[in-house]
Amino acid sequence: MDINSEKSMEQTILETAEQMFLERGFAATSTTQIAKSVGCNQALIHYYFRTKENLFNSIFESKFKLLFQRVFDTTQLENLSFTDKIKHIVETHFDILSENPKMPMLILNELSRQPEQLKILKERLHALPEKLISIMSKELETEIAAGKVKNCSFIDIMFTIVSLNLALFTMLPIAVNVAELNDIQLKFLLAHRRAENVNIVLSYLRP
Amino acid sequence: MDINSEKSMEQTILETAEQMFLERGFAATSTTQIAKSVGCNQALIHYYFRTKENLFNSIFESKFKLLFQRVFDTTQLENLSFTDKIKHIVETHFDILSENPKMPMLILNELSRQPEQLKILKERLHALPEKLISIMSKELETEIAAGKVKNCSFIDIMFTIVSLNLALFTMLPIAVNVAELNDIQLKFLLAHRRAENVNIVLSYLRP
DNA sequence: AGTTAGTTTAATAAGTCTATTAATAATGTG
DNA sequence: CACATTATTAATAGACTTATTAAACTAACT
Repeated sequence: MDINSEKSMEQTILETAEQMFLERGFAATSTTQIAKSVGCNQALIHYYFRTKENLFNSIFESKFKLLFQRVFDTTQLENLSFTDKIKHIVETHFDILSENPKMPMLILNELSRQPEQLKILKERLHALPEKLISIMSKELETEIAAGKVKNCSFIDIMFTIVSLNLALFTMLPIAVNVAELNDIQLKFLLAHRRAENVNIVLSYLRP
Repeated sequence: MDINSEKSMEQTILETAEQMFLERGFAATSTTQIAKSVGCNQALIHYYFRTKENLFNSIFESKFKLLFQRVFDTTQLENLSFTDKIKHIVETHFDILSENPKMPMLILNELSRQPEQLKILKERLHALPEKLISIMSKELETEIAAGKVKNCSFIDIMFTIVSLNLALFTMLPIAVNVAELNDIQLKFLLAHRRAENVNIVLSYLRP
C-alpha cells in the first residue's frame, strides 16, 4: 500500500484534468468527461473548483510558471563561453518542451483566448526574464564589439530560439502523421532538430 | 446595384463562417452563431451544408489547397541564383501567412483534431511539393559540391523556413498583447522579422 | 393563373454542458 | 458515543448545441 495510492481526490482531478486539457484543449474538455475519466461524480469537480475556468486556471498557471522559471534559470550558465551559453539556452528550452510537448499548443490557444489571464501572468512573471536578459545582453554587446558575433539584439536571438523550438512541437502531431513516423524515427527527428536548432542560431550569430 | 450585392446566401454563409472559424476555431463556433452573424435562420446553414463538419471542411479544404499551391509555386523561381531562390521562398511563405495570419493556428488545431482530413489532404496534394523539392534538392547538391553551401538537406531547410515563419504568426496575438504593440509597431515587427528570417536561413546555409 | 422547384423559416427533438442543491456517506473531534 | 465537518452522490435547472421536419414563402415557367 503505497502512500500515493491514497492520493487525494482533489489531486487526482487536477492531474487528470491537466492531461485532458493538454490533449483536447479547454473548450473540448467538459467537466463531465473529466469526472468520468477520474471515476467520480461530476459535481465533485465543481465542489473543489467551483468552475471549470477555475480548475483550468489553477492548473495552467502553476504549470506555466514552472516551465517559465526553468526557461529563464541562469544558474547553469556561469563559466560558459557566450556561444556555449546560447547553446545551453537552446537545448534547455528544447528539452523543457520535449518533456511537455503538448504545452505549446495549449499556451498559444488559451492565452490568445484569455487575454486577462495573460495580463495576470505577465505581471506576476515579468521579473523572471530580467536577469537572463541583462546578463546576455551585456555579454552580447562585448562579443559584438570584439567582432566575434554579428550585430543583433538579444531579443531577436530569443525570438529565433523560441520560434524554432516551439514550431517543431506545434507541428509535430501533423509531421508524425504525414510522414507516418514510428517511435524510433520520431526520436531521431527530435534529436536531429535539437542539434539543428542550435546550429541555426549559432550560424546566425557568426559575424 | 453591384452584382455582388446579390451575393448568394450560400456564399455569404461560407465567407462569414470562414472568418468565425479563423477567429475562434471549430469547436468554439456554433452554427447558431454563424446564422446570427449572417442574419439568416440557423436551419439554413444545415440546408446548404447538412452538417457543421461539412461546412468547415469545404471551407478549410479549398483555403488550404489555395495556400498550399501558392507556397509550392515554382514559376517565380526561374533565373534566380540558388540563394535568391531560398530568399524568395522564405519571403513568399511569409507573405502568404501575412495575408492569412490566423490560418496557421487553425491548421495546427484542426489537422491535429481530424487526422482523417489530414490523410485526405495528403493524398490530394502530395504531388504539389514534388516539383519544388526536386528542383531545389538538385540545385542544393550542386551548391554543396561547389562548396558554396553547407552540407544539409532541403527538407531541413524547408523545416527551418516553415518553423520561423509559422511560429511568428502563432505567437503574434500573445506578442502583441505582452508588448502592447500598436499598429505601427506591429507593422515594424513584421517587416523586421521577415528580413530576419531570410537572414537566419541564409546564415545557416553558409559553409 | 397555376404548377413546380428552390429557398427560408418556425418548431422542436435529443443531446450535452455548466453549475447548483439537497441528501447521504465518511471522517474527525470533543 | 454524539456532534460537526468534510467528501461524495443523485437529481435537476437552465442554457446551448446540432440536426431534422414540415410548413411558408419566392421566383420562374407554362
